[in-house]
Amino acid sequence: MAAVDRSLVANLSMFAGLSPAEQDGLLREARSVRYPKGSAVFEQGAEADRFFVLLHGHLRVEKTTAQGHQTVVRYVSAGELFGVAQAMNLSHYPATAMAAVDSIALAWPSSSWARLIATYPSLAGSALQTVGSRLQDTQTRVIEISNEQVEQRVAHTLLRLAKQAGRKVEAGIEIDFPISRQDVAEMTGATLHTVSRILSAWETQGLVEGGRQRIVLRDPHRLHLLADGTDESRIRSPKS
Amino acid sequence: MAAVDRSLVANLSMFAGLSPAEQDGLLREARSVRYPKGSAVFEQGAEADRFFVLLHGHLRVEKTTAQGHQTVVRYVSAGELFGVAQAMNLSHYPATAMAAVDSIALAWPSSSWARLIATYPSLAGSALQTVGSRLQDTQTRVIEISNEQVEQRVAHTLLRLAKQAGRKVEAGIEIDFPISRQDVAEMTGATLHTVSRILSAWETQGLVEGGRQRIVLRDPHRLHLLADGTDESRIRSPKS
DNA sequence: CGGTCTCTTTGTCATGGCGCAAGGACGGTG
DNA sequence: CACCGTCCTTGCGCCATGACAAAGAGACCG
Repeated sequence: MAAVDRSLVANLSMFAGLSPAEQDGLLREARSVRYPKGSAVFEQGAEADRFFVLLHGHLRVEKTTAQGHQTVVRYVSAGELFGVAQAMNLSHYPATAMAAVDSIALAWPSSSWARLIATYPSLAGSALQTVGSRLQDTQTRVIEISNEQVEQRVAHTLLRLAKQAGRKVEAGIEIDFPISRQDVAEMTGATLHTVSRILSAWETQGLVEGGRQRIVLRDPHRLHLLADGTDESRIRSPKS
Repeated sequence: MAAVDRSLVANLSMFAGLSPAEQDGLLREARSVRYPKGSAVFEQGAEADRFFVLLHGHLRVEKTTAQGHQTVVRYVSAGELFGVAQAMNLSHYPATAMAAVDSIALAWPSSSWARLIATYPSLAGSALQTVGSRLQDTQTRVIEISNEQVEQRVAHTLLRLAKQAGRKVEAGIEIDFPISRQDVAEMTGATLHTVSRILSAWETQGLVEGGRQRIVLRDPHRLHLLADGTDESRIRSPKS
């Protein structure tokens, strides 16, 4: 059982507002687990027997429909609480979480959830806030898919990814984990082909720089204009 | 200050797991408010100073973007907790809640939230569950909009509305509040015109029965087939 | 270092549904 | 009971994007 030092987690929002002693108490019940790139932390439909905090790495959360359609629900970055299905009264995970890069997570048994929030009441608040902001994000996505062109949606999505997991490089901001055009397509509700075309066009214009499972934003400002439809280079009918 | 009898609320999920005495304690801090049809319970962007439980009626929750696009986020039915922005650490309401019919809600000051969940811990669980199921719904919507044709999405949406707020009538199941084609369009990410056309076609086939802000499902079973794409009468490429 | 797999690019074609534009109908109101 | 404000219906043309089809290009493996 890997012992986790308090200093590694003290600055995570989930541990904020807990005394060092409480942090230790919470940590004592957790197990630290390593997930190599490409492995699943949990799978859609499996019994929700644990909940997690990501210590290091990035996860892709995806959902597959009965018809076989896949959608990337979101990416989880270090520090985030995830897999809290049990807390929402779901007995099974509604999606699959895959390590996009080698990752490390802390895991608690779901069965302890009730007792833990009783002992550490701020936990409930953390969970509520996590789920709440996820709800906001998802609603934003609905609105974007409903009202925007594919190009704007891709711009919005890339900017959001850059904000969440951007790494500054000389050429601009690089998204800090491998992400394919297919992934972007699944996040925007478009097809791989359309996304590829859009990125190619942007690359020509110097807006982004691509590569195999790699995206670098070279001109975030111009992407913002595109995303908001403020770009004068195309004729749109924003309609009042 | 309207006194609310415990018997009115004892069966709501929010009050489940509380003793009668606790229920009374919680109720004592609430105010019961009447909202005539068409009035707003709260408005998007306003300070989130209260949270609510809907006692009677139906609310339409809608969000407007900076560009003026409107979207119906969902409908709230009696018994549901809503307006818990504060609990998710939002200081302002992210959407507007309008009474679709004359409605009554219980309101608590947001400032009491922290104290209330400390006193009645099951409240946090209720909120978490409410927000969680809302997240599930919204994600389902994203997936539908991404992968389905407008016709299927409208079918899914109507079936969901019927399940949530359907009233049995001789002709079938009627959605229990006024809802315009525009509303359905905003829920499905389609245009008023397309929705109108689809409903007209369905009416011809005896699937639904329309009217001004009125929708009755005459053949839920066939709608289910349509929604799942199991309908043989059209050629689709569901793709593996 | 050749083979293979996955990811990406690009071309062509078909079409769902949106934009636009009237017109009609229902229901509330003075 | 006539008027007016909403809400609903319907026709037409176009275009962004999806479907289909290949072919190129890194990356990993033995």
